[in-house]
Amino acid sequence: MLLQRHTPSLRPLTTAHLAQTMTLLELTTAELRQRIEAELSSNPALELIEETRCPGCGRILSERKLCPLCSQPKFTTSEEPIVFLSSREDFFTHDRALTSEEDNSEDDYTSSSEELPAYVLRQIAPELNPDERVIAAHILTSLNEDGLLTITPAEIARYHFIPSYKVEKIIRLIQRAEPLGVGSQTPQEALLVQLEVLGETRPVPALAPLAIREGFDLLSRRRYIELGRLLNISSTQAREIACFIGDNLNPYPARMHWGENISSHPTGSNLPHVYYSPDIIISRLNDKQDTPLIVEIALPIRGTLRINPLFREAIQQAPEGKMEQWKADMEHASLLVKCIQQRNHTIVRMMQRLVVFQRQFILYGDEYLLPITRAALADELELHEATISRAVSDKAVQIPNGHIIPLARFFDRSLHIRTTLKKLIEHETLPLSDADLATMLAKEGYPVARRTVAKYRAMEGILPAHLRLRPQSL
DNA sequence: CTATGGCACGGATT
DNA sequence: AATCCGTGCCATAG
Repeated sequence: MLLQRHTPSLRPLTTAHLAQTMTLLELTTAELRQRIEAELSSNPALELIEETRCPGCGRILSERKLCPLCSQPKFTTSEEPIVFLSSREDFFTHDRALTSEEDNSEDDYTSSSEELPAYVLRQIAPELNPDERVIAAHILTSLNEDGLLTITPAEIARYHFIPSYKVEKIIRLIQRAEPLGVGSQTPQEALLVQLEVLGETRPVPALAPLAIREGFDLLSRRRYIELGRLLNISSTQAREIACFIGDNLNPYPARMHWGENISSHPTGSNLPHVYYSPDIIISRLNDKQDTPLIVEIALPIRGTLRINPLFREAIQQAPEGKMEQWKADMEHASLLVKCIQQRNHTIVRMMQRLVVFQRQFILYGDEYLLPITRAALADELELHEATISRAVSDKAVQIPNGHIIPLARFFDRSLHIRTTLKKLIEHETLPLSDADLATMLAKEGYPVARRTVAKYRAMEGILPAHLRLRPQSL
């Protein structure tokens, strides 16, 4: 509340200003960082002044303030989240790992808006010649959100007029990059690749590949008896194989990327465990029930950006021909600085409200997510809905349990219903039909159509009732 | 006959 | 204006 009032009013001055604020808003912090670095090296009017660390905790802050955490925490109520801009290590580790490695010789295809394709490409780029990189980029941008390939190698081959074995060769390379199995066409294929790589460092069940290849649908239906028959082993052994697969492999390579399981990184992997760097980190101040939440919003760069005062003075005596240019640079720089401030301001305000509203969700999980639309939030904050949309898009948030989730999940309209549905099915004694589940959900206060239950089930990867035996296993 | 998945329509959301 | 989502209707599998 107070924060907002005291912030100097950042009124949009020109349409250019407005337009740029908009575009900056939808950038990820990492993307914005690149953008600023580029500007910094090309524009002499822009200057980066040394970082200001909080004397208390060492966090790097936007302004010469004491970090809100260290300035005498007098917070007693959970109503007030502590929101501030900071740039601690977590915000940087990720892309340092990437940028330090290879050059970034303006390959236009690496600047895709998604991080996953770029991430993978960086890993394999050294092994490819320029032509192959184009193919690889094509493949990587054709992945769905699970990290599976949505088109066939033949299509790519045809598009580039090359034999398809070349495409397949590149795909094989991609599959062996992190996340393992990415770029496969089917879940099976992904599993097989993972199995293969895993097998190089430690023993794996000999029959596992066969189980995946031949008995994949039995596997996913948990039909262990039939699976056992197929493989000529007992159902117990079949179950063991299934467990191994479930514990160590992931049919949707990209999903691991979004947090969920921090525990299951393959042993011996020297790759960073944080795949997507968060734009925002939410943590709790203490372990008490009513602990205030701490929201740290990533600054795109360390230190503070400003117009170089020397440049400002020098402009008076600019050489004849340069005057125009210098003035333009000044304009440009100050615009950028203002826009970044505005971007931060918007995100701060948004998170401030959002964290209060979704507190239960942040602390206790999916089940407590309250449905809210971007439009409603925009209304409360007196911002345009498009603004919120942009601010939300592509951002990642780290929540107190360590998972990194897309900010968009805060606006998921049905997550809470889906999780209660999952619970219902987990606790069921005998398989319930979709219709049954629909009535049960209605009793819980979620009136949804039978057809919708089916869809939620599918989203959660739960099988239909008649394929669901329910003895044990986790 | 019942339980599900597919297709497609309309309204909400972005 | 484009997209997403819940739902109803219908075909199909069990």
